[in-house]
Amino acid sequence: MKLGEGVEAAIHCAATLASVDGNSTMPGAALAKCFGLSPSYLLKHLNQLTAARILESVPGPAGGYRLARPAERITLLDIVLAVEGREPAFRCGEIRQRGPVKIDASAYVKPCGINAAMLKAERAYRAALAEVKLSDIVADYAAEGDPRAFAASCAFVERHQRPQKSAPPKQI
Amino acid sequence: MKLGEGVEAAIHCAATLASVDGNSTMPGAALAKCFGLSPSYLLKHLNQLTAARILESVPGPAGGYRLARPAERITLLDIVLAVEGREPAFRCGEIRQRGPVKIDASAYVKPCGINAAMLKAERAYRAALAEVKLSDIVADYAAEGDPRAFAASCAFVERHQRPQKSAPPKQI
DNA sequence: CCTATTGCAGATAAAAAATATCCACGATAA
DNA sequence: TTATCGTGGATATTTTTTATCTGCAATAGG
Repeated sequence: MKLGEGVEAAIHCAATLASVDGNSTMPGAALAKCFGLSPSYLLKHLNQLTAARILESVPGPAGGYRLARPAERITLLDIVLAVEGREPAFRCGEIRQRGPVKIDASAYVKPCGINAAMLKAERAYRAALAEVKLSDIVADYAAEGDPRAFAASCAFVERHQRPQKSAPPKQI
Repeated sequence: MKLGEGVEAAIHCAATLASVDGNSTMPGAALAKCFGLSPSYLLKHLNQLTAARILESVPGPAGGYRLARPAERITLLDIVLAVEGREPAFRCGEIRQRGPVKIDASAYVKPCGINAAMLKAERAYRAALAEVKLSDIVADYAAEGDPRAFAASCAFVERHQRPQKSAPPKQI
């Protein structure tokens, strides 16, 4: 079981965007530089976040990304599912009916018990992720993290964020 | 997030081995045929289970695999960790200190809050898997599954299991 | 209107991992 | 002695992940 690196990048970027002012945006290139990531590849992930309506994007100069809704209503699960996809980690291939033991298809209408157990565990995983809000991550970072690192991060955001003419994101 | 196909194979094989009599064994080739899997590749996974002391192997003709301990003391977590490895799905690359925001290393002694949240969720996942015993899987299969499929599976085991001269596995 | 900057989509390439096969070896039951 | 089995290593094949590049549309600012 393995999560792609994109997940870490996506969460850090979202947490960073949580501290931009109002309706300002931050360019993807700045986010990439902030974490030493490949810009072209990070854009792929930011795009997935945009498609999932976790981020909003503004084109043009002075454009960039911002959160599509307040950090209180974005969970780690939202981000993980957006980047990794919504399919469960365990995919039942129904190998129980792939050998010579196979019987009539009517014998396999009930879902495989193994699959059920694996999916139940994954629900527990997702439930735990759903309990963590992006605002929790940011608050923890501000409270528990080193003040110097926090200050440096804020300064970076301050330096790269860009105010917008257009309307701020609707608080649905 | 994705689990390899080996996990499904390993669980099914372990469940099958749970119904061989006493100290008898079942050859890997028979298990592979049972589920229509590539024999040479399945052996890799059976090997991982053996290394993890979930299975025992007996060489020579009339040899094969059997459970290393009763199915009541084998959990899905044991099997998943044996096949997928014990490392967590989320690996923190500490990208927070890979950009220009980076400060002195002393600012990063505390573990990353994102990492902590992801690992906590994974503990929930593993805890859920640890609650399911192989004996539960087998019992569920016998009770809930189609009787025809169960009978066919038992017949297959009956046909391929081989009694042993050597001592039965120690019940540690 | 013009230009520079930005996000977006798609094609493509490079690297890594999962999947699969094969062979030589030691063990052992018959 | 022989045939069957698991083990370990080497290797090939396929898929996934990671990464880059190019052309395009949108738009702020002059």
